[in-house]
Amino acid sequence: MTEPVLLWFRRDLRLADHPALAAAARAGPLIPVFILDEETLRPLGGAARWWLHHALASLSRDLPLVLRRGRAAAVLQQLAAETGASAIYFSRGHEPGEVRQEQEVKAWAGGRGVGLHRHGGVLLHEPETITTGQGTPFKVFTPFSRAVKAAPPRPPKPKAAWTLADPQPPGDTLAQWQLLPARPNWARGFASHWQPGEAGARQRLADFLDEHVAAYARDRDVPARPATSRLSPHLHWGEISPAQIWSATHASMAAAGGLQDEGGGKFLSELIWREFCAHLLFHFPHLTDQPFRAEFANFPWTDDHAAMRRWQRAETGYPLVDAGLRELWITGTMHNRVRMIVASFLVKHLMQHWRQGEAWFWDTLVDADIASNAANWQWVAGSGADAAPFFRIFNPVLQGETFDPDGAYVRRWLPELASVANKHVHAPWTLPEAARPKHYPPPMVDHGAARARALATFKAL
DNA sequence: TGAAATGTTGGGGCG
DNA sequence: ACGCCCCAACATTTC
Repeated sequence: MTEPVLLWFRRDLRLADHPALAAAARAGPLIPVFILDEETLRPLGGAARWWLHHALASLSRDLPLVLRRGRAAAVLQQLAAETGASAIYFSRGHEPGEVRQEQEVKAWAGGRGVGLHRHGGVLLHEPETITTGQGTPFKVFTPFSRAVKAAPPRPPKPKAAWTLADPQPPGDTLAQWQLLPARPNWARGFASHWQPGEAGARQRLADFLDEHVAAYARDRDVPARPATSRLSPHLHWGEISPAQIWSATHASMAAAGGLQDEGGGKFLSELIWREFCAHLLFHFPHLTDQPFRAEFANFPWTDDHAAMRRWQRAETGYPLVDAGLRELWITGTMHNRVRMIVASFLVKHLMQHWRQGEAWFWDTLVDADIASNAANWQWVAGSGADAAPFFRIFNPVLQGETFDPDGAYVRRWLPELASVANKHVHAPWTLPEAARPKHYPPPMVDHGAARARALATFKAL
């Protein structure tokens, strides 16, 4: 009888195109385990916990999971002792905490005859394989993107067949982990927007490629339209692999005979942005807490709790900003263009440290991702790699008029603006006082003044 | 994957 | 017919 092997699930909660699962299944009967490790890893935000609950529930309908909680290295050591497992199979992670987990696992497994088998699949390419001519990591997106497009992608593989070990070791129940919010159940609205799990991810990709990719280049910046893929939370938890998306998108473009080339290319470019963020964080682990550009180390951020609170509660008085923050609270996501605008507003109009915004997004986004979150907040703040220059300050009114010209997006999330005419819907304070919506606040800062203050602060740096 | 200020150009009104 | 001015439209520069 072959010894069982541990299959350690991490952010790879799928069965198809799973190299570690395929290798483990060839090696012996499986003991699939998921470890809730909030000691080595950053504790999850609320929205991510909701997602994880449903993703684990979905995966365990097809493959029973042993659920354990604690420090990954200690849990795996304990499980190996309990079960006599001879090897551990897992997908490589690239966040600082995931790297630490792997170092700790390696440290005890090394001399004890337990084989460690680390596989790819989380990214399109491992961070060591995409480098500049000098062999250094890329810090600029465009040449990084060129290098990714030139590298042969790993072809996705179908689901492997496996055998389960019998018996399986005991584990927690999902309910014991209490990942779902209660009192109040602020995630009440999430279920109508999302279907966590591998099947939901596959469905989302198929819908996007069938219905939306052709118009993606044109419509992706219009937040009222359902033009984006909404795959990010599925990608974050590995319910679908970037290789699957890459391959399916190319296949779809080929089948469409050129009609989807522009949209497909833009979409793949967004997938490469995700890859870029992950590579950046891997090579520069301090991206999460230090400005990538050192000159920002002494930037005089203000620490205004009241302003932060108004921003979080969607009471800034700028409709596009408030609509985005309200969409975030209600659905656990926010349209990408609106993310840039609310982030710019927090960092530049309110002068709050980008890490405060990052923390809010971490807690409220179902797609919260350490690499994308840190890299993109730094991008907006101007302190990041290949970042937007600091003086690029979004005007929420102009952005609204350009990308939400009929106000459909702001009215969807701010019903108090329902009866405001298009001409004023992005700037209700321009209405005569008597005609202004009763339950919507005036702007908390004047755009011109806030812009001037941010520019003066930056200049003094 | 900006916005605002400043510069340039060219058509049209007008004396 | 001509010069002058205004100003929209577009381009460039600056923040």
